[in-house]
Amino acid sequence: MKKILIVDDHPIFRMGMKELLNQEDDLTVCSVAEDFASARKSLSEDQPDLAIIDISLAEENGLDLVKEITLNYSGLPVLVLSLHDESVWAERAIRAGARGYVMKKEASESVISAIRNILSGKIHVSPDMMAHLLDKFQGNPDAQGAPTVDILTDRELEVFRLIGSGLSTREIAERMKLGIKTIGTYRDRIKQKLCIKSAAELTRHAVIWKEKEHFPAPE
Amino acid sequence: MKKILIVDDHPIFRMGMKELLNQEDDLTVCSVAEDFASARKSLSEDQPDLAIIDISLAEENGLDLVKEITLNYSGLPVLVLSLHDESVWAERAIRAGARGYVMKKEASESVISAIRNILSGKIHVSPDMMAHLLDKFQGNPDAQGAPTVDILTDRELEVFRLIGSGLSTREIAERMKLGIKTIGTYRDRIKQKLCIKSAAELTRHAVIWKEKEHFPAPE
DNA sequence: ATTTCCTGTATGGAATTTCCCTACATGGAT
DNA sequence: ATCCATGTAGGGAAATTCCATACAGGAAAT
Repeated sequence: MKKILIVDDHPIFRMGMKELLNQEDDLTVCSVAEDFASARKSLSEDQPDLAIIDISLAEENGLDLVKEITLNYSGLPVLVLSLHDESVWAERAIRAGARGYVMKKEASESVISAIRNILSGKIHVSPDMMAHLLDKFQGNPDAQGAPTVDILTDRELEVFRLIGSGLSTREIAERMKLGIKTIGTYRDRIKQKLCIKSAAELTRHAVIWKEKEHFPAPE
Repeated sequence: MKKILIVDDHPIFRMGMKELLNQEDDLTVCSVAEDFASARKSLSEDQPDLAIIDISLAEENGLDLVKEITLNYSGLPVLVLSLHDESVWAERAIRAGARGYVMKKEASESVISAIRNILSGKIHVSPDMMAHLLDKFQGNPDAQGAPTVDILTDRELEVFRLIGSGLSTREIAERMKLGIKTIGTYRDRIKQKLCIKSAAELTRHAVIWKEKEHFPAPE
């Protein structure tokens, strides 16, 4: 009988999750927490076999909890849940030490199978994300520590930054006194390096990155 | 015994909600749906006394369902649930005909009391929102003249949101089942309303806005 | 009642951009 | 000597942007 800790700040979701897990014969929810404080308490008191953590907690950053757990309770596997799109967070979650990532909107079965995978020692992410991570691994073997951008050359980064501040290709070309075609090439290369497929997404990544630079987030 | 229909695309949340409502003596969940199609089916077959709708459905826009219901099943009250901040969506929900709005992260009791309020004929929103709505109603239509997003129509906002998540015009068209040209028109209008000049900037604004919505301040 | 405005939907067509490929010079690294 | 990363740029087809226009249905105002 595996004991499970749930950390999530949505009461109704917690209820659903508890219900779901208790329906399984070999799983039991030993405790639920809605913040760090009570999560820590359960960790030491109930000694769960697995922690399920929502990384978008109200006041706290769930990733920090993941890091804390993998640091202080190494051996305790963590499954992270999130409302948000895998493409943005899964990678960070895994890097923070989580053993799996599933989006909240996935089917109940996915959650269960993620749990079983993790309990049996595997890492669980969606096939797409798996492919993406492997890709990244292979494309830039040392990129493992580089969230993104470190693999860009100076000029590429410059272009990336300007994209992030909302400039069009033409404006960037003017600003940098280069041909539009050249900026096009940089955009192509950035997309390739960052595994981005469309211009829209490129802009999105650039904007997010730039915002983060300005508001140094708890990383 | 009041019969309730739940429309939500998060399986686990559905489970939690069902559990929550079934714990009440006088409420019963007569059906759950994850999309328009099955919602429509339940509406005609099960004749619920209240519909609880998540407005951020996967492929469809929950507001449309609200509108549809208030049009075709007037008399059937709708409570809308949403992940997102009341200040942006509650007003739209009410205008679409919903009788109440609650955020998913609220306590279970809030949901229950919203339901009871609505079943007894009242409209249920948070006190803050109530004040705001009354204010607006009473004559400051554009009083707080927000520089952003409040001046967008529902559809425009929907497009804006999707732009913010990095989708291209084509992808948005597919998602919303509209022509590419139509999305083009919305983009034009959004740009005009928000005084944005280029596509690149439009994307930037949308991304920033969306990040703010989805990861509220303390991040 | 009627006009006017707003919203949702859509089209046309010219101007740009994107996207994918190729090319080439340089300066390090092997 | 050779290979590869970097900075720069062109071609060309496909897609998007940008601007103008259109029309129906509803709401609001007259």
